[in-house]
Amino acid sequence: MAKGFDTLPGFRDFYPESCAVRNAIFDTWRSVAQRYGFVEYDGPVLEPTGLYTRKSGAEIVNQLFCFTDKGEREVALRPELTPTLARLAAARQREYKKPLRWFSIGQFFRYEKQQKGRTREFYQFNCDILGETSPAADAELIALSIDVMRAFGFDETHFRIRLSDRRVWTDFAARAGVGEASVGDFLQIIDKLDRDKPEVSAEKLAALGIALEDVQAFIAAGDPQSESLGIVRADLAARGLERFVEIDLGIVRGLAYYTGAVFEVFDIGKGMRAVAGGGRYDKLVELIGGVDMAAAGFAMGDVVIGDLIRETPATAARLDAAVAAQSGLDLFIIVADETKRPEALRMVQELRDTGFRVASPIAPAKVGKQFQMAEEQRAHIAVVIGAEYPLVTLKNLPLRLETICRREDFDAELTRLLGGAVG
RNA sequence: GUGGCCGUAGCUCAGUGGUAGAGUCCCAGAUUGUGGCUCUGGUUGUCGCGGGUUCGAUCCCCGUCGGUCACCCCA
Repeated sequence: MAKGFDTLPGFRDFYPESCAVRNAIFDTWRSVAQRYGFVEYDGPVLEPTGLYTRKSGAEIVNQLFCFTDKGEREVALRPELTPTLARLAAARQREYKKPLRWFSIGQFFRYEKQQKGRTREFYQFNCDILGETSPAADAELIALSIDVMRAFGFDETHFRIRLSDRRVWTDFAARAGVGEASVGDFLQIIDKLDRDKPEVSAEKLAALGIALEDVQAFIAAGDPQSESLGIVRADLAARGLERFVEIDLGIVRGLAYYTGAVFEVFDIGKGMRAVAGGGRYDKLVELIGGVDMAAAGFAMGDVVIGDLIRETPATAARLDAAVAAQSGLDLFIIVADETKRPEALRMVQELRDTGFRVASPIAPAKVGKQFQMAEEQRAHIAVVIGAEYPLVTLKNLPLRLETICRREDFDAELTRLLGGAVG
């Protein structure tokens, strides 16, 4: 690597092996979302910087890939999809019946120092329900996230949904006499409860007139008597999914825009960062697009889920199987006699037109070498075209069984071979 | 932004104050019409970069860049 260019820090190359893994993850995301009747959308990768600073404050710029374009516009590579979604939904909200059930798979960028589970570029699966205030929408999203995990092969021994509701804490703050302006600070303290030392948390809470013991007791009680949480839990219980969910009032999520239920997906035993997270954000569409529309959603990145899949034997095997199913050849045409190459090419073309996955050596090679190629590309059947043409040889590579037939009988013979193998 | 560890062949890594090795991968042959094995042969390194100490540095020292893990943050 003396010369040339490396990938930028935190960016990844996707060679065929890892690209196949990535696509298998995408396939799972997409199929589960579609199973829930969600429709796919996407937006620009580059947006006005203001779209992101508007809701979160200017300090967010530090973690943005942003620059001034040739038209003197301040632009940023998207760090998340929700603001874009809010704009889209607001702009054409009259064209779609509510509630909207939308999902997206796209690439995002955050200028952060990379570490395990976090890169500067990543793919994210976003699912949102807009125009529905009922907690049933939150439950639907949580169920979707659970089913995505199950589709990867995880079960209740591998992960848990930690569910909370910000209103539980905003009510708590109101009862404690915390001013409107300080509620955000209060939520930040709760969010950091597990990470900060108790003395630090106690000191911060004292500034708001709250005792740490009261907060701890409230969390320990575990049953916040929240109407919306009760509905969500009952909904999930009716689906038979309650075993995946636990109430954890320590979940607040860092984002300022959440207004109600919030949840995160955590692995059990590996101690990774959250696999997915989301919640209700009923004011954001109004803020971005000027249209009052309730909304809730969650996102799952490809990095943490990818790590978790690879580090869990059952899901790793499942992923490998999915990748294998997407690759490989039906047929490999061996050109044993170069003078018959035109006949071989004709056959390759016809088989491809039929829809088979077919490859053949581009350059002349020894027959043994060609069989190796067929093997490496995991072809099911090798076809030898040689001097004896129009007699052709078909060989089932996994079974090492060889048959010979005339060219005009090839289709029938192939059907017979595939039929026997496929069942 | 802060700190720990790391940086030697495409990959995984050994190694020594006297300008470097193994395995693997890749390529070719054994095997000029039959495949995952085996055997043989072969290519590649400015030992991350810059400076310092030294007769001499891949090795010691400083800096820097990159990687990794943790903290901060996490949309």
